Amino acid sequence: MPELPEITLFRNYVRETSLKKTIKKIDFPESSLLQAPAEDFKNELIGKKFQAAERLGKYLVITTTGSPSLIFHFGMTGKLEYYSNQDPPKYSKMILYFEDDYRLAFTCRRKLGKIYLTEDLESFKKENELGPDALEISEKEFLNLLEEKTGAIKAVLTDQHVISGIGNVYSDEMLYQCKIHPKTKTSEISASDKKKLYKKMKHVLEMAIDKEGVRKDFPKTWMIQHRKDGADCSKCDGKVKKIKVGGRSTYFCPTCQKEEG
DNA sequence: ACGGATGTTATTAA
DNA sequence: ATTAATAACATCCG
Repeated sequence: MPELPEITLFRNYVRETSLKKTIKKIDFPESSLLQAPAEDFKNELIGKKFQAAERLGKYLVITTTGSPSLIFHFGMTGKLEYYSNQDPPKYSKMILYFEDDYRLAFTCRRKLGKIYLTEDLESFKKENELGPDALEISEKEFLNLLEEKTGAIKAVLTDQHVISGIGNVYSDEMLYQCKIHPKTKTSEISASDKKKLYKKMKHVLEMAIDKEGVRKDFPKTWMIQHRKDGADCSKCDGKVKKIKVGGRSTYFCPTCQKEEG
């Protein structure tokens, strides 16, 4: 479940379970996700401890007591599972064994995730051309970034090179709450609507984190509760419509979200 | 049984 | 040089 809020929850999960324990062994049941040789991961991580966990857009960065950091990208189906004395969870790609017999498994059913080892976070950001993090960015910076863009606002919001952290589901949510049509050209959005979008971006992401990603606990008025073609709009008599924007399934209310901003 | 799924990226095309 | 649409990756679920 991997957009910014979900990655934040994985970050918290690692903080609660896996810091400050010596790593004694690592298994790779499947190595196609590895962005460095398996031996490098072993050489660099075994005998060390995780020191901190941080989120960077949709990436989870786990720093160690030594130099390199372990970085996970979750793709569509990545998860972390902390467990002990059981069979590894299904689809495990990397299993870290700690000294106390607890283990942390990275699972990824569709294998769209990636596992990195990096010495230098700044160069990692550059190599991946990551835009500023959606929760870190200032309003001014946000407005400046949108200023340069011309394409559909949804495609801009979900472009990790512009802003990092926002994905398909939450971008729909922000646009719905702002009554902006997802195909609206970014350059045609009024200054006041851009400011509103900034506020809703933060609001949606923070609320999702606050509710620990449990969608049924999100407000009933949110689009996320109505992501189905033909579902009732929570704000008017209209029906939710499904279209494609930037190749992704997009849900919106044609009555609330008119083409012009 | 076929279409779709929370993501990214390489390739084409405009 | 940009930008936008499409395919591909791999696999399960409804």
